[in-house]
Amino acid sequence: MKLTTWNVNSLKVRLPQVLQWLQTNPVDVLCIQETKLTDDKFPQAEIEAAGYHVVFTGQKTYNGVAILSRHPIEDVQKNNPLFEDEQQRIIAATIAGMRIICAYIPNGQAPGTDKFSYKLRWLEALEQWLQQEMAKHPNLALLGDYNIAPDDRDVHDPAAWEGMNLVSPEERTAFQRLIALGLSDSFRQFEQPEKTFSWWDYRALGFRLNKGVRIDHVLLSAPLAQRCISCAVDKVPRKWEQPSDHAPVTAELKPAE
DNA sequence: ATGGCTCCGTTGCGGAGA
Repeated sequence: MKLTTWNVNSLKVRLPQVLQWLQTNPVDVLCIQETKLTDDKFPQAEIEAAGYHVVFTGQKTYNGVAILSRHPIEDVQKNNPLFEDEQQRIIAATIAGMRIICAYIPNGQAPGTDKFSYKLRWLEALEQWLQQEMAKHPNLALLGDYNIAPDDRDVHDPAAWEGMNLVSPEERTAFQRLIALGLSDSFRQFEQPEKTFSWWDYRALGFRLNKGVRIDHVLLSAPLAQRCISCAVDKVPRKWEQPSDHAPVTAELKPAE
């Protein structure tokens, strides 16, 4: 059972790459962020033709999330019922006995801005809702673009980034509060290459110089974490023509006993 | 180097991303 998260930065532009990637990586579940498409423009038929069920919620220009699945999708929830939000940033569903939550956590712009306080309020409401969801669903996975690099190891130049958006103490504390609910950062369950990141700036040769940050994560509840046998970033599609600035991150679970 | 690149939209060049 493979679960993937990928911020595609416009599904309109990236659909061919998503379909190409799925051909060689036929994962069970793919959580997509930043579709930037209203629901009437979503390429449902193309995705279903590739052998995937799909659910989505979007808006014009910004945000938008989707879950693609080889298995039937049930009990779909759009956005956090505890948080009034016009922005479409969450879609959740039950798939193969697991509660899958696909989240595009706000960027936050910079500490001290309105967008940053929205990010922190959004994360606080996510934590409250997750607590309820975890009580209902022991097998839960939270996949997405968190816009948080949890640790200095997750930043190419921690000194240059100190206190900035994505790494600030407030954001890292919010991330640790999610972990404290009983979630595991599946990437850190395993030995990993030094300087593994999931996002690189389009500018200034960010990818070529590996000036990146690890902000896309697969968090697993304890029963799923126990079944997890790997978690890895796939840098291959970041090398393609006209790539997303994010790479897909995949966690693999062995079958339940 | 408070920038660079990419995407979007009342198709221009400004906002947003991270």
